[in-house]
Amino acid sequence: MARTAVTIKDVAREAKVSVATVSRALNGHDNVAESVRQLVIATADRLRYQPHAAARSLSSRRTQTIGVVLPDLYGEFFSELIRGIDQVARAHRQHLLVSSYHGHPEEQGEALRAMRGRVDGLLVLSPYVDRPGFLTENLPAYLPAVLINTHLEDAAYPVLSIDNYGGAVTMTRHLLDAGHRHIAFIGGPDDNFDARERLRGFRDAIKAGDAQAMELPGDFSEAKGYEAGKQLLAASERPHAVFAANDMMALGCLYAFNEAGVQVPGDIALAGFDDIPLARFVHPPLTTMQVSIAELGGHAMTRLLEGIEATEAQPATTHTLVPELIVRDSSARNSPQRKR
Amino acid sequence: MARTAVTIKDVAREAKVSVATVSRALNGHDNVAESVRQLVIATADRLRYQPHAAARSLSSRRTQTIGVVLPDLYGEFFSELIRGIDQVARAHRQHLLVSSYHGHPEEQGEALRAMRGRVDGLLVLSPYVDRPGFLTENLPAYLPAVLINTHLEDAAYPVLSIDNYGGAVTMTRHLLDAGHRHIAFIGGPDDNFDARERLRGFRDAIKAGDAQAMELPGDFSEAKGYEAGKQLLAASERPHAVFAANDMMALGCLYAFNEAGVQVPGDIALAGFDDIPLARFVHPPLTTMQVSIAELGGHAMTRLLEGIEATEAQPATTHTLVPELIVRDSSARNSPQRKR
DNA sequence: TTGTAGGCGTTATCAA
DNA sequence: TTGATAACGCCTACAA
Repeated sequence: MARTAVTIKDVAREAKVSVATVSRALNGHDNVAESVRQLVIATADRLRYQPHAAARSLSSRRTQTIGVVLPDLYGEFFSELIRGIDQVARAHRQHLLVSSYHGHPEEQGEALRAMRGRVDGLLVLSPYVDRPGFLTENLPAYLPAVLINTHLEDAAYPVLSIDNYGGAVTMTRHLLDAGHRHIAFIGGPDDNFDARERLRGFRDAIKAGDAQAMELPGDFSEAKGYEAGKQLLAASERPHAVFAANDMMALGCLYAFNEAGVQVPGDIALAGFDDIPLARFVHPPLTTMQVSIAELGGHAMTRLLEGIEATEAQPATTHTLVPELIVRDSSARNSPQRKR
Repeated sequence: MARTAVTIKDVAREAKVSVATVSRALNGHDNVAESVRQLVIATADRLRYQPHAAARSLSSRRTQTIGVVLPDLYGEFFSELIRGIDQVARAHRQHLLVSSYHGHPEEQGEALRAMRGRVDGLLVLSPYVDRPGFLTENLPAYLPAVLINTHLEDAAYPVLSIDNYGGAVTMTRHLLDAGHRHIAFIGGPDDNFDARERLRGFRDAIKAGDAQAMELPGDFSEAKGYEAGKQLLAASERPHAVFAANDMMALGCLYAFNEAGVQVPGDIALAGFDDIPLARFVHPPLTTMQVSIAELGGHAMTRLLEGIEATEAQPATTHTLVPELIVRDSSARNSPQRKR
């Protein structure tokens, strides 16, 4: 049990060939005598030789690693996203270096810069607005990158995002169609682009439907949703339905309603956005806009790998995933239909 | 926007000093004239120089990266664990290379071996039994490692785990104390060590309490819990309480009960294990054993960093976290007390 | 205080 | 088909 690792030199010495031959044999080059290849492979196996990734990267200029830079690691959205990314990464034998910057721009810039020599490409999620040029300035120019759910003024990178506006319109219409003429909206963080788009969709749909609206502030957290739920119950004029900008807040809100003995959807209808795995387990199951989060991550990864393989610069295409309305009991009109 | 990155040579040329001086200045060595240091730093900033991680790793023999090898990335357990690991990692400016092997031993071995030259240490979660010596054989001998929730016959590595046995005893006693004399247990996967320990705890507590038990197979998935729940309802002699080996199964079970109109805890009490974030949101909120998953990850990371810093081999200590009983409505006796 | 040069472990080029 | 040997980009003796 050596405290130090076996290097290519050890294998070469043991097999009585040069390191060049070992490298060639192990990397499947064809200019190696078959008998020699066999010997080298056997020797490497016996010594349990494993190439040193840093050395290999330095020489081959490939790390076989993708950097994933996220604002946070908390919650089902990110875990689903990483899972989707991982699936594609594994299929292409790529490693994943994950990094979270906790919403701090400086940390994000730092994380981005620290990727040099570690990764072959970058997957970045940066859902903030009000930072013109920040990203483009901090993204290493020599690294291919794909952005997820990110708002970019200049189309310098490929972007994958969700049709938040359209999704919010669809959901609001669904609630209107169910006969709710007074709908409350619990918003997301002010500086979050997705949240803004969802709010915009809500407003437009309300206006088009000539209904009554009520808007409460939120921050995408369950706690804030709970708070909003209590506020709603205390309001002088209780709305017929509540549309939360994401599922976590919808769940917090539901908790507040349950606690107060207010029936959903009997007394008040409820809907969210994202379709996190939990959404179908709560009681009643939550109506929501389904975003295939894992798929979103997988798509982004696939797109990035293409960009890495490509010899010349790829066009900065933008792709938008359309979320699907999933109607569950929380917004059912009369007899609740179960949909899992 | 150069397609190629700035190297230390560029900085040296620009600042009219040698690369050695640049290296020293940037790494905070004290044998550099202050004026020179200023110049170097200014030049590096201007050129947006960033050291090449692979090159630095190769010469310094440090990657500033920790490898995290998990069986899977799906679900709240893993996302919480990674979050806890990340917190400590960030505090120590370490990067995280995550890898999942999807339960396949070969892939696990491969993942472990591929870490050479990529990481300074390993955090491994390997909850399987029946693989004597597998891990110790596949873990690179030259890398410090800390195992999480892993059963090891030979104490070759530090292990951090949860007191599954004790937790199961506590929960079973809680149900017994509430007056339930006939308790069903929904088990976990056969090859999962945690699951076995929880079952063992359940059995011992039942025996000590001289109560009646019923055991159903499970696999930690919500779907299986749902199935078990339906089986329980169809049983000739319905138990007074159900203890599921983890929360996900308890939720599936709860879903089956809700669907059938069976009241929890009125008709039957229910409890789980893990205290995943969801547990408190379902209706009724779930009684469970709280395991601070993020804390578990954080502890492991801290321990690993100590091992890396240490010049000599560390003793392979074993640390066990004791889960805490969280009583919520799902097992309440009479008047339900809410606890969030 | 500074520069020169060797080494980290690979891969790749060029002769032989 | 093989073996020297020069990169790859950085760090760090050792000399100056």
